[in-house]
Amino acid sequence: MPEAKKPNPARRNERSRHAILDAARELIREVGYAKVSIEAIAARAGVGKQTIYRWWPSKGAVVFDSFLALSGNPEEGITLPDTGDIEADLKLVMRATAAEFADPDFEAPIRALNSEIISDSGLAAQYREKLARPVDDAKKARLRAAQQAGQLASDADLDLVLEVLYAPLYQRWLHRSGPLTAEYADALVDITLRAFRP
Amino acid sequence: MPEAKKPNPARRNERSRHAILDAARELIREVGYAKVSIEAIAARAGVGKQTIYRWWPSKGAVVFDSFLALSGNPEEGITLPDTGDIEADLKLVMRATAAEFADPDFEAPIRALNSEIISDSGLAAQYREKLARPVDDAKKARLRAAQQAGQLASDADLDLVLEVLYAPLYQRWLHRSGPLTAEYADALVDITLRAFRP
Amino acid sequence: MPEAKKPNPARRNERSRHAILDAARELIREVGYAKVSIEAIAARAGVGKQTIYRWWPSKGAVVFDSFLALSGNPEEGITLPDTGDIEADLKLVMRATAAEFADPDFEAPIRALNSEIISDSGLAAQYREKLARPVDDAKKARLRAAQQAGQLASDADLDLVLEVLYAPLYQRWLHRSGPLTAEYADALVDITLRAFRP
Amino acid sequence: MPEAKKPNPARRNERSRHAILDAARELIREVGYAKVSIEAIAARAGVGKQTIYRWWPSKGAVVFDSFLALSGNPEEGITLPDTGDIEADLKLVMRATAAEFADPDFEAPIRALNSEIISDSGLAAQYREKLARPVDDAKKARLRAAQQAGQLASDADLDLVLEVLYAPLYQRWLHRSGPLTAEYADALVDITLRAFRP
DNA sequence: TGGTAAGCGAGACGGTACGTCCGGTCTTTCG
DNA sequence: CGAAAGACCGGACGTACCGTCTCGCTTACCA
Repeated sequence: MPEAKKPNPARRNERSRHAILDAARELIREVGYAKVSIEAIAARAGVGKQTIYRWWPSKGAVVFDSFLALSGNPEEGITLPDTGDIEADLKLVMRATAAEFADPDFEAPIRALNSEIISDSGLAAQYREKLARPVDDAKKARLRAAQQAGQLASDADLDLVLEVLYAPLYQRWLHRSGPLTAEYADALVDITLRAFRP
Repeated sequence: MPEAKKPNPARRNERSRHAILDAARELIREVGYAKVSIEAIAARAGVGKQTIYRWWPSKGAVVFDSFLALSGNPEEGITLPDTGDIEADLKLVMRATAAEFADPDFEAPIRALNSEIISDSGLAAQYREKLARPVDDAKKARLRAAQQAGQLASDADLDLVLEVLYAPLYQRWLHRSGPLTAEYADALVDITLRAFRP
Repeated sequence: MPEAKKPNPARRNERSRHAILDAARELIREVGYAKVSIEAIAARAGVGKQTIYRWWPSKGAVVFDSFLALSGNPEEGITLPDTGDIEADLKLVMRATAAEFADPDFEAPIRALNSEIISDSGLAAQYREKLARPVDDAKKARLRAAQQAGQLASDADLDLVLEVLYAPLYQRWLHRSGPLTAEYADALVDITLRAFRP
Repeated sequence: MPEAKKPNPARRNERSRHAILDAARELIREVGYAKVSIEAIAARAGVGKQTIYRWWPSKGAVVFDSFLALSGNPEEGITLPDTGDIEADLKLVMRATAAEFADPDFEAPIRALNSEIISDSGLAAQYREKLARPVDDAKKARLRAAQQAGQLASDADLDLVLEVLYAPLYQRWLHRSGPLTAEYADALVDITLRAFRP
């Protein structure tokens, strides 16, 4: 077996790792994902190219990791507000999500991330596992509470509920096919609750 | 005023245009969007690179046009089946859509198209106008008929209905977050009709 | 016989011909011979490229013709001064030649011409015939007079005399291997006269 | 200060350097200087284009270096024959020079070199220093011996002697204005010795 | 505690593609 | 029918990065 050489993670230089992820994030913001090159990341980070190739298989992977690092490592799960009023709580969250998507500062990097995810199934899996899952779990926890409170059909598939709730917003943002207003966020909550009411 | 030089479209060589779009489509199928180069398209089409740069601003634009050309030019609008039963009709269409997305032959090119659209707002606009709109119009026509038949709330925003119906499927495909089965298609129709019933 | 198509010179547009030669001369002065392109000449002259290709076989030929046109057409021969004192007369001419070579305005075009002549034997022949010959004939006429006056060996090969007289100056200029001063010009005359004295 | 990036010569790959110079020489011989492209040199040498651009500023510089490499590096000076008879010795050398110029194998490359030298003063300086100087020094050494033997005027400027001796031959070759025969070589020696005799 | 092997910065290398320029040919339109 | 305009195929330009490959140098582990 040829068996690719594996570098020893114990010896990894944490200083370099950070510099690389920081440089990646900065460059994406400054010039856009498509124009970021590994050479530029290495130069900006003051690092040899080989150090990047040693630890990451592709530009996408570096960028992805830079997102992971950014989102902190929420070892303990996130929790959504629970006032007992599922409609109010969801509208709060949905409006926040819509606002985040509309924020031009988040625009470029999130588009970069999505672009990479579409065509790289490995990164897509990582994305689901590391970035989407924790958030989705928190949302599902809140929905489960609503089910128990009789505000949602008890047999509703919560993954499906999440999709109906978020996918329209996501698609509208991705295709720039309409404005992401608070009213729109509210409308999606209303529709979802109507579709899945007990 | 810098005023870019404009080539004269009247003198355009239709033979070359076709060869380029054909070559683009072939290459995407053969090696995948990311690995297609303008150089390769020109070589395959038996065309000078300048002839591509003269008429298209980017690789994405060429690829996009090759899709447009493929989808024919449905001068006259498309029409969806109308048996009078909106649920049955929608399930038919949704199952077909799910099947299309699941078809590995369509996989690569559609992902390429979406990847390009996400980060190029100009192409996104063209996409909405030239590819999405005609199809959406046909769908909305069918929904409107359902409204008149009292199968759908008469005040429902049809754009929103379409989003709730299709976006979950689209997102699931994009993120590969679940299987695109006929059951799933049916479920989306059921949910949408419940959400927007009169 | 395939017999290349020959355009009919009678129909040639004199206005275009002039514009082309003028444009060529201007561009050589402005950007240097090597960077002049046929496209640029055509654009500057307000002429189609084909009009250049129709009448000239190469860029070198155009440039050469632009020199010919510049040097006027001395239908009637040139004459050198003849004071009876061959030494004085030659020194006058040689100093003028040295000064001309040293003039930075003449530098670029003459180097361009020579560069072209070196590697294109056709142009070299034209150069000898059209540009060098008339001048050389005038010089030889003066030398012949000196022979008859007993100031030069009567059996001297006048072509050789010219070479001994001018070639060192020419080579020094071409290779930039030394200054082209009046003293140097004088020295060459002295040496030549000594070598070929009766 | 813009300060161009300097590659580190210590890291230079000698194998590539040789391959490039060899390829350049071969291609000049095969297709002629004007038609040699850097791309072709790189391809023939099995080298990336950047490796050429990293170490040479222009095609001319590569070609020039390939000449330098060819002429070996005569660390120790060259010496001309010295039989005590300056006329015989010079005729021997001049005939050899004439023969070399007339050799069609040397024709193309030497013309290429001269063409490049004319319009690039940097290369001209290198030419004088690296190629012409060593040879000229050897010639001047022989002439100096002749001066001490009383065969040449003791106050003769040896640079000038060399010019009178060689420039006519050089010009005749450059302009193809006459045959380069042994008789012509002899005549130039005779004339020069007469001009500079004590 | 000194030797040695890994990771590291630097950057040269063989390559591929970029987007531009121009060479020479061909076609369309006008006078 | 010559000429202007300019699109076309082709090929080279010089640049940017790719991913791989040495080079010393520093650093951490083991003997």
